[in-house]
Amino acid sequence: MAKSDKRDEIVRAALELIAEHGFHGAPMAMIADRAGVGAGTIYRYFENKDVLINELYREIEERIYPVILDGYAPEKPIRERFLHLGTALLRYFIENPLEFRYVEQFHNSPYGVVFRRDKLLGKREGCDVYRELFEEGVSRQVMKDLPLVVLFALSFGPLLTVARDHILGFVALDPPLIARTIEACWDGIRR
Amino acid sequence: MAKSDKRDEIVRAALELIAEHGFHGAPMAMIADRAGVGAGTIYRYFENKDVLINELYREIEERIYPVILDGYAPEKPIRERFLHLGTALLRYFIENPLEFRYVEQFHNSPYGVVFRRDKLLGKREGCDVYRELFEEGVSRQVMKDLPLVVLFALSFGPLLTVARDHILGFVALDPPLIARTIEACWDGIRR
DNA sequence: AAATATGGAGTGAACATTCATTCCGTTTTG
DNA sequence: CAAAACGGAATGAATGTTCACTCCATATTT
Repeated sequence: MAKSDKRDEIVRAALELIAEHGFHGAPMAMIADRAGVGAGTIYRYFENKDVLINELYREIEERIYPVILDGYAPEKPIRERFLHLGTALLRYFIENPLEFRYVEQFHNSPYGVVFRRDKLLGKREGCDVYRELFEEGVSRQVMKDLPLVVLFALSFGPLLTVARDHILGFVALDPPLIARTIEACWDGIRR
Repeated sequence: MAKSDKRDEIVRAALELIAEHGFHGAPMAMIADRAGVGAGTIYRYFENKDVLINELYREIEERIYPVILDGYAPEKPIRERFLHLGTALLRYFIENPLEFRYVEQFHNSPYGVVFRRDKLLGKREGCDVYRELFEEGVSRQVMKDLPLVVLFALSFGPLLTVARDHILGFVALDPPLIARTIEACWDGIRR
């Protein structure tokens, strides 16, 4: 196995196990095992478990970005752009349940709080497309005049909840239902 | 200290520590310590940590219920009832950040998934007021004709997100902003 | 004084991490 | 060109720590 393969295997194994069993249900030994690698080998690639966890999150985020932006047209009306971004994100999560579960675990942990704080304080790149869209929506009076954080909550709150419910099998989201859900989100934030 | 006092102290200490540091950041010894009680004493009241965690959740839920239902009038229009329930819940969480953080931790853990499944399958008492309201809303064509789970997501998703953001200090929710947020949720689900 | 409750040291299991050793592809030497 | 030497990647047993839970000597209640 080539060097980079090992790293990839470790990351993949960590994603699978943590997504399924949470951070504390995925001991390093188990990750090593599933990656087909010695326990010590992980530490050749990642300083410690924390670093592995954060690195994995970063990688997932980077995978999501291009998918969401694919077909995004900044010249279209705000409503259409919102529907595009919402649908793309929800679809991505539904099609990649492991990554979704991982991201969720991450956000609902001490890692996530630090991350969130950094992001809101502008220390991070990232959800700039969303932020820009919301800022434009508010200033053009297409969206309600609410704090950005609230607009985020009204959009991502339902989206993440519904993705989880789908993945856990509590509802079966098909394309038309996805579309209607995102439109309902839009009704929540539009003027 | 009287017998029941000890139990209360244990529950209180567990709530504080778990809400702040998560399940794994709150060892039994630490809980005992903060409760001013010996480590072994906890096991006189709770069979093990799992039981303590579940019991605590149940107690929190029971505390929330009457508060939310206070002033709830089933004869009022659906919109008003929704605003009442939403506002009451959001207010409760904002005023009781420890309980909110605890509930969140709980829902985003293996405990929560089991719980959620039972609830949605109707094996639990609980969110019946919400369920009834949504069912009535749909059948009277006041709300969008979406699956219950999606309507739940559109309501509770933003609500919980915004409560977390407030508690973490990312936004300052005052009564008018709370009202506008819940109204925005309503816009999302109403026809 | 018997019965019951409590405290906290003790126990063993689980875990993240380390490090002496092995392994293997490459380079140097004869 | 074969053989020997080298270096760094990989390994997994060993280590030290943390934790949930137990147990029994002591304290409290009846």
